[in-house]
Amino acid sequence: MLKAINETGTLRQAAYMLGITQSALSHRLAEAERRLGGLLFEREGRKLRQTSAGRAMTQTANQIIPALQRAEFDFQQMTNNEITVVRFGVAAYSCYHWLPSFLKVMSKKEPGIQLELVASATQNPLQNIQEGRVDVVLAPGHLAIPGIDSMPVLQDELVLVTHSKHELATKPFIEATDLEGEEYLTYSKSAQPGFEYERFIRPSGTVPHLVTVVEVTDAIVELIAAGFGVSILSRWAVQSAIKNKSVSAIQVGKDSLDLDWSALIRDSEPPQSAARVLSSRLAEWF
Amino acid sequence: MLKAINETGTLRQAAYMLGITQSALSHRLAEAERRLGGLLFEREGRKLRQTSAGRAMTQTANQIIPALQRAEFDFQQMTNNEITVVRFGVAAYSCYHWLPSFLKVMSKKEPGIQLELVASATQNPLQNIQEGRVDVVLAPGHLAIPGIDSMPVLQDELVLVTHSKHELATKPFIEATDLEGEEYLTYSKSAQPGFEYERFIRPSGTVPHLVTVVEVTDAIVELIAAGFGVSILSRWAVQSAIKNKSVSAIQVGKDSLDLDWSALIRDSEPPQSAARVLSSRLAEWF
DNA sequence: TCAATAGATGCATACTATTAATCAATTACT
DNA sequence: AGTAATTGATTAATAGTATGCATCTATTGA
Repeated sequence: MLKAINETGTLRQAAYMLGITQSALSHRLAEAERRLGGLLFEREGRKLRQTSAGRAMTQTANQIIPALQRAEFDFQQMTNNEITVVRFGVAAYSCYHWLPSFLKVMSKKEPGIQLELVASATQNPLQNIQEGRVDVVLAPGHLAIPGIDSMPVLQDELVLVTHSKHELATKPFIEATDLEGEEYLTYSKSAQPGFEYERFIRPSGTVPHLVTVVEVTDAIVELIAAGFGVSILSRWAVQSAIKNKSVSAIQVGKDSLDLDWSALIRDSEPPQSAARVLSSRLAEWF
Repeated sequence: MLKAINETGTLRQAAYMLGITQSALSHRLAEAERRLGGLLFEREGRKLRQTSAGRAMTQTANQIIPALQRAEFDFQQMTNNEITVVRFGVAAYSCYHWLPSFLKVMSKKEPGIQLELVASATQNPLQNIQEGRVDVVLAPGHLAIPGIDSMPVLQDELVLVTHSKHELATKPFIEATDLEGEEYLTYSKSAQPGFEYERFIRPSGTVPHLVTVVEVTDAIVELIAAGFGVSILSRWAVQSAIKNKSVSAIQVGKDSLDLDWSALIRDSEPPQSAARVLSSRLAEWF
């Protein structure tokens, strides 16, 4: 309405442009000015001239209307082409270096599924799932939780990650006592079920002399590659760093420590939902 | 509506939050989904769960509604506090180094007037004024144009601007022939009434050996200060560069060339309009 | 199994938007 | 200067839409 009046200069022509009568447009303008509590146009004789407040409102309208049109168009695209957005997170680890490769695979095999990363799922995976803020979480362990389905994705092992020239790098495996005197990097001090602290460090009674929390798991790997500290991480999280020999991975304990990862989804998800499809694809990919 | 339903989880509570009945909200949601041609929420038993398309629409709504609220608030501020936006330009010269000082003065003396710079006024000042895209233009000359009022702002003179160590800098005044062999910088090749080309260079029959167009007048001054070329500009445009001795200004012609500047405004502007106030303030300031 | 609660639906009514007819003021034309 | 054309504004009638009431069916919790 504002744009039409401004462009045509008269209510008559603007009304014609909008497909209504001049009288209807006059009523609309008057009602809009009543609701806003001020004039959008000053009346000069028979001419309408925008007030500066009216001009600002028109500028806002010129931004908002296209945004609404895009939103409607996108809505129709998503609905008609069955594009589903699945919100995804990784529990415990802020570890995403693998995501571009995985997204590439997803783009080819499941073009109707888009992923949206939810970083807060790292700290509060179960709560985020239950409260509907995230649809799929890649999490360690194979937990039996009411209301949540757990689909196996990967059987992995926990490994000690060191600099490639670290003295521990040559050992076939490490004991907990080997960590004494080491600077130990961890992504979280709060011990979680299935993880290295509960299963390996704590039972030995030994304590690394310095524990540093680095929340971004990928950053831990980079620090180690640079010679700062060691950490125990799931092998899949450091696979590419191992391959390009920037770090070494040493078995933890004589018998090694295995760690399974699964995809957590709400059990109310329909059988063929995008969340379940994503979980299957994760299992395939790892 | 989308946010309320999402936050509360039930139509009943969302309706309560919105101040309508559950039935009204159910109708609203159904009508919105009918208009959009798809579902905003999937129905799972008695539960409503956002579709991914519905979630995207909610995100857009969460951006747009605050923007609308700000626009309404700003409208009320502008209307009730009588803040008027005046669109302003400078004809011929892209020359704005003086604006921050001027804006500071305006902010103190006329807090109800805001300036908005319209750069396109430089090239097409009269058309921009007549077509209502700019309210005030500072322009050379004192033109009698139908529909446009011309208020005197400044009596100035055209000066030759050179590097401070340029050989012409010691002369009391220059003749047109002095420009032979010089690289001449101009902001526009299209000769305009009142300007140096029509009044000084063309009548002499001489031509600078090289003419370069540099559209930004402030840039011309900087080039000259760096030793590249000369130009003839209105003194006010180089006043500060003269003061800090980065350029020299030499009188043009034995009798000098005066150039008046005026503020052009539509003659339909009311007597005490913000545009006329701005024009008065310009005259005071220069 | 039953009661409570959810969303959906049909219908009546309140409310709002539009149009027709007309008015007063302005502007263009003769 | 007078007149015709055009403008925006206004009143009243009517068409269209939004809301609430009553009730329904389905689901879920006790």
